Amino acid sequence: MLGKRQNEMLKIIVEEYIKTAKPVGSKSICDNLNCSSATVRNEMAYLEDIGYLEKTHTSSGRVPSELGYRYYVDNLMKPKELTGEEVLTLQTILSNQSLELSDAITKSMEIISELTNYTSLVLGSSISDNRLKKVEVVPISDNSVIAIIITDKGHIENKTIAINENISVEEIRKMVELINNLLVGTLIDEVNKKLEFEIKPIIGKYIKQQEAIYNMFYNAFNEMTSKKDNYHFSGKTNFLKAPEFDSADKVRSIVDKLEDKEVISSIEETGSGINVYIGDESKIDSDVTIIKTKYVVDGEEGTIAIIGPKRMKYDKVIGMLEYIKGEIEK
Amino acid sequence: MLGKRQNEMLKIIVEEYIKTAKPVGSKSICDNLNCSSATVRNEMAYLEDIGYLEKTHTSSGRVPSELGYRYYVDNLMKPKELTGEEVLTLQTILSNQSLELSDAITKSMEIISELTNYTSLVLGSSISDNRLKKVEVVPISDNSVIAIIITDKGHIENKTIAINENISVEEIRKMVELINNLLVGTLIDEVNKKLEFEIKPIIGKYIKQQEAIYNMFYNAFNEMTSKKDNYHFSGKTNFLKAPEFDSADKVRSIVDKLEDKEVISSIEETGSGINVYIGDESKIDSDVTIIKTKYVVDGEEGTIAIIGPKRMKYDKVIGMLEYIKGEIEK
DNA sequence: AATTAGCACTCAACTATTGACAATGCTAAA
DNA sequence: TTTAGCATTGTCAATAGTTGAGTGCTAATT
Repeated sequence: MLGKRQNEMLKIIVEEYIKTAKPVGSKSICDNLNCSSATVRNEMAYLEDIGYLEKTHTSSGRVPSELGYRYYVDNLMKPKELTGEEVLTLQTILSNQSLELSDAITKSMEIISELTNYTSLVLGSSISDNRLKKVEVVPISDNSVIAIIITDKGHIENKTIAINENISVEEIRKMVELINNLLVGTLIDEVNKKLEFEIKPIIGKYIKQQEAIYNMFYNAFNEMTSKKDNYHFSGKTNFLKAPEFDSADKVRSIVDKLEDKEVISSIEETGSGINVYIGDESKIDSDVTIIKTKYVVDGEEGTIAIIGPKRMKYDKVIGMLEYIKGEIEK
Repeated sequence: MLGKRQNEMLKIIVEEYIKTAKPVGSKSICDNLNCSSATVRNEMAYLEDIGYLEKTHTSSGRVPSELGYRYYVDNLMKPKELTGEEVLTLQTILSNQSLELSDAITKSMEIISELTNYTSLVLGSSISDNRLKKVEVVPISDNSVIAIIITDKGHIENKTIAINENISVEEIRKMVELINNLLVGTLIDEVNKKLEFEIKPIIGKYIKQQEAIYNMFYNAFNEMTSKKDNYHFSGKTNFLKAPEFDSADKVRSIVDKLEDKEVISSIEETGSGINVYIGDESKIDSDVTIIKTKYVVDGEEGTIAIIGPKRMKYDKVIGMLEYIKGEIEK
């Protein structure tokens, strides 16, 4: 544990660096601590020894290390309350009765992205642990129907599918009935396997255009369940304007990762509370921090996250996420 | 019109530059033209005079100007046929019966993005000139329904909406009936205006929870019709790996534009045929080219586009777009 | 009239070299 | 324990010199 002055000093250095992005020298902070630059240097050397600060080169000022940020977040920083104006803006969205919850969350996170100038992400939970509750089909026109899948946890996916002229609505209805009788309760991920091994062998008895109808459903399920697009970014490139992202390679590499569905779904938070992943821990880039939290509302889960530079206004962002999490969970 | 050798030369220079990204010097191409570097220099000076070539500095090799690319595309280049393998890959997608057309297009453009290493974009036409054909509502659970809008041109939009406990399905049904009686044929963009001025004043007679139901539909229409998200990118950052995108600012600025819905919807092509927008004409960046074409299939329109560096393999890309356009329009 | 060889010239790109500066670490005194 | 002082270190920006690829132009050649 650090002494009082050391705590104070680390806090000042981290916050100064967050503000200016420049290494912090001993002189610039002696006023705040009522001591000479030499004293500051001695303390700085100690903080560097124990791994909380780093130098960019032998004669440079100090920069917080990942450990330093961690200590700052865990011990020195207090989440910042939102301003009245911010609360107001968010309330108009959150209290809109006719917005579906997930839309309200997405909209609020859009606002937060604007307020902070970082990137926000809303990530619906993967539906792979959901079970099939019901399938419905709504005929739309002569050659298309909408298939709707409903899961036990309240997920609804729907997809318009084209139908081939020699398929009758009646036959589709029969297929739906079969599925609803035999596959309800199946894990979403396994529906297609069962479709293949349990339904396919027997549909010949009930349905003429077996092959076509089978394929139609198989494809529709495939698309709906493999659809990992269950996320929504806002301000995707906001934070890249920070000076640490000054090389084209770095920008490309980060943008690439944020385009990659694998990477995005790995952002899903499983722990509780608000979690901070600093630098390499973010799995995006050593200069990136992700702050995220899981929310649970009547069985429906999701992750909300803010992505920004490691040099992020932790207090502000954590404050906002706490607020949003609180609001949506009640 | 240029002479034979000048044509040949411009072609060589453009193609060489496309391959290497380095300004082309006189020496490097005299072999191809069977003449000395001095002769090449004379001709080059002429091509520069008439605006087809440029120098990056007084003693550098030549680089095609925008006009030069244009001349190349219009007069010197021949669209390249696809390889057998490429045709095969695309056919498996395009001939899949149970894929809705728009999905098939999206998938083929994904493939093309991979084959070319550029970015592909499928942009559904804006639905603002569509007219309302029918509204349907499917109850899903106790507190949600799916609203489906169908337009005269075959567009289908659907959205899950939350319902407030004191709204009965019966009342929603009445509202739908009202809409279907009074608003069919209205331009999508004007539906909400009519909803407000023609439906709202009279629903009191038929429906108890007027306010709530009205809001519910108003919001749903809003979301569905203002949804400009009717596009699909693939390989969004592919082409940014080219050496001309070497500054962080440039990369950011382009990525920003590709995130901007305004910019994207402005990519919609209105002309016929395959059109090439070189450099500044692309409206994205002076180093970017967009090649695009409109497709029309039973009244449904859309744009497919390839976005890449100005130094793009025009022959390959145009060949591919011609192929795809031909396939989907038949 | 078209082509070419030859030469002077230009500019970007690279490599040192330098001085100013902002920090540092360390020592010795307060 | 704190501080003043000083040698030391590495960055940054400016300057200068070198090289090489490429040009334009002129005069000779075909």
